[in-house]
Amino acid sequence: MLEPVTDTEKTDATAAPARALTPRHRARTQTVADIIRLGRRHLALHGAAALSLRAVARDLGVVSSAVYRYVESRDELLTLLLIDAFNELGDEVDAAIGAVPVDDHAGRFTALGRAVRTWALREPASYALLFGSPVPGYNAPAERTTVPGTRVIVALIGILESAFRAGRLAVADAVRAEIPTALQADLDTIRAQFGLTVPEELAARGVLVWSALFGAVSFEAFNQYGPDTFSVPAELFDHHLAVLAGVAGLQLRASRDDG
Amino acid sequence: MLEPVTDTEKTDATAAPARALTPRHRARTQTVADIIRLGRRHLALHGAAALSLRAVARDLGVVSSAVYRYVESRDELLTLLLIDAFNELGDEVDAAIGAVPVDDHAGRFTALGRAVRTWALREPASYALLFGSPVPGYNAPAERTTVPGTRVIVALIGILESAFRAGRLAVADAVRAEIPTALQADLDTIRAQFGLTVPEELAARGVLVWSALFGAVSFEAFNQYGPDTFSVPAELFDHHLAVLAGVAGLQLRASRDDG
DNA sequence: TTTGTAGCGAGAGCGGTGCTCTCGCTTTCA
DNA sequence: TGAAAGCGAGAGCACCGCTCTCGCTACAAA
Repeated sequence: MLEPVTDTEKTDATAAPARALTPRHRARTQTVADIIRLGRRHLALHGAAALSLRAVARDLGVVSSAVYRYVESRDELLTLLLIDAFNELGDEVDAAIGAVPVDDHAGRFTALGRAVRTWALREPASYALLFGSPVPGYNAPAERTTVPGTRVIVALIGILESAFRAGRLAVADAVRAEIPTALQADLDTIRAQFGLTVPEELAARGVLVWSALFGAVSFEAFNQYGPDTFSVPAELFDHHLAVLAGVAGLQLRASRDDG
Repeated sequence: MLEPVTDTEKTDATAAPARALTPRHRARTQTVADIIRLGRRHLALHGAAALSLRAVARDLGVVSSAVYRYVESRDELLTLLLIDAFNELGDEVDAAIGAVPVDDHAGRFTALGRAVRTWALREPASYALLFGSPVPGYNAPAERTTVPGTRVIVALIGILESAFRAGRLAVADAVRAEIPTALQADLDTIRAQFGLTVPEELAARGVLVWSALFGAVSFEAFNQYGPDTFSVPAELFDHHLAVLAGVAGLQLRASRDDG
C-alpha cells in the first residue's frame, strides 16, 4: 500500500542508489509535510476528535480523496501527529535537561518536569492525544510509536540512575514501603532491561514519581482542579516537583534554583 | 478488549419518588432511563467518541429524531452519562471508605485509592470520560457536574482532615518543600472553603497526593506503562498508595491491612 | 525519442453522523 | 368536548471517512 515517509524502502524497490531524489519524490514528501503541518493546526485548534481529513484537504486546496494518496487513513494521520508530538516533547525535555549541569540531578529533574508541563499547557490537544484517553477504535502501532513515546521516561531514568551512581539518591525512611515478590521480579526485569543499578525500592519510587508527574500535568492540562482554583499554578507545580524529588530520593541541597 | 458489561439496572436512581404521575410522565422518565442505560452500554463497548445518538435510537427501536424528544443533543447525553459515572464512582468510593473504621485513616486512604482504581479498570470508557482528555467542543455544565464531580476529593479531604484532628497527620521532614506566597493564599482560600484545620504544607501535600493518585490510575487505565510491564499491577499500585500515604503525612502504624 | 506505467487530482458515490423540520396521531388537561 | 402538548416517523441538510473510476501528466526504461 502506501508508505509515505519511508523513502528508503521505495528507492530500494526500484533502484539501489540512495542518491538524487526525483522531483516527484521531493514533492511527495513536501505534501506529506504540509498535511502534517495542517493536521497539527487542526489538532491544536479543534482537538483530536474533530481532526477531519476533509478539512485538511480543504486547507490544502485539494479534494478530499487526493489526500488519501499520501495518508492511508485518518488513523494514519493521527499516528503521524502522535509521533510528531512525542518527538517535539522529547526534544524540549532533552533541551531543558541539557541546560542544567549533569551533576545537578535535582535541577535536571525539575527541568524535566517543568518542560513537560510547559509543553502540555502550550499544546493541550497534542498532550491529550499522547496522555489522555485513547481515541476509541484507534491503537497506535507500537513499532512506530514506542521509541519516541518513551523518551521522557528514559530521560527520567537517566537522571535517577546518574544520581544514584553519584551517591546522591537515597530513599527517605519516613515513607518507606514494602515491595512484594511479583513486583520485585517485574522491577528486576526493568532494571536488567535498562542496565540500572538502583535498588528495587528506588525503582518503584521512580515509577511512582513518573506517573505522579504526569498526573499533576494532566490535572492542569485537563482542568481537573476546577476554574481559578490556583492563581499561580506554576507555584503549585513547582511545589509538587520539589516533593516528588524527595519522594524519588533526590538530595535537594545542590539545587540552588534561580527564578 | 473487555467482557460485555452486565446490565446494572439503575433505573430507580433517576426516578423521582413524587406522587401520582401521569402515565405519560412515567413513560418519559422510563425512556430517558433507557436512553442512559443504552448510552452506558455504548460508552463501555465503543468509547465516548463513538457514542452515537443514532445507534442508541436503533437499540431503542426508534427513529433517530425521536430521541431528541428526550435528550437535547449528543452533548446532553454525554453530560447525563458524566453525572451518572461521577455518582457511581462516588458511591463506590464512599462504600469502600465506610467499610473501614473511622480511626483507621491510612486504611481509609488505601480503600479510597483502591476503589478509584477498581472502578477505573472496570469502566475504562467512563473513567476516560471523567478524567481523560476532554471531548473537544464539549464543556460539561459546571452547575450540574461539580457536585458529583468533587465527591472523591471531598472524601479524600475528609480523611486527611480527620487524621489531622486525631493527631495522626504530620509532614515527613525528609520531603519538606517551600510554599510561596501566592500558593499559600490559594491554599488558605481552600482551607476556609472546606473549614479545614490542616496547615498549608499538608494541604499542598493533599493536592499532590490527589493528582498523583489519579496519575497512577490513569497510567493503568490508559495503558501508559506499556504492555505486560507489570505482572501484578495491583501490587505496584498498592506500593504507590503506601508511599503516597506517607507523602500525605498519614501515620501508617495503625493500618493492619487484611487481604 | 518513444512508450508504457506509475502517480496524481477530480469527481461521484456509499454509509455513517448530528441535528432540524414537518406531518399526522395520541394523550392530557382545562 | 376541544385545544394544547407530547410523541414517532420521515425527509432532508451538511458533514464525516473512505472507495472507486476517470483522465491527465511526469517519469523511466527501451
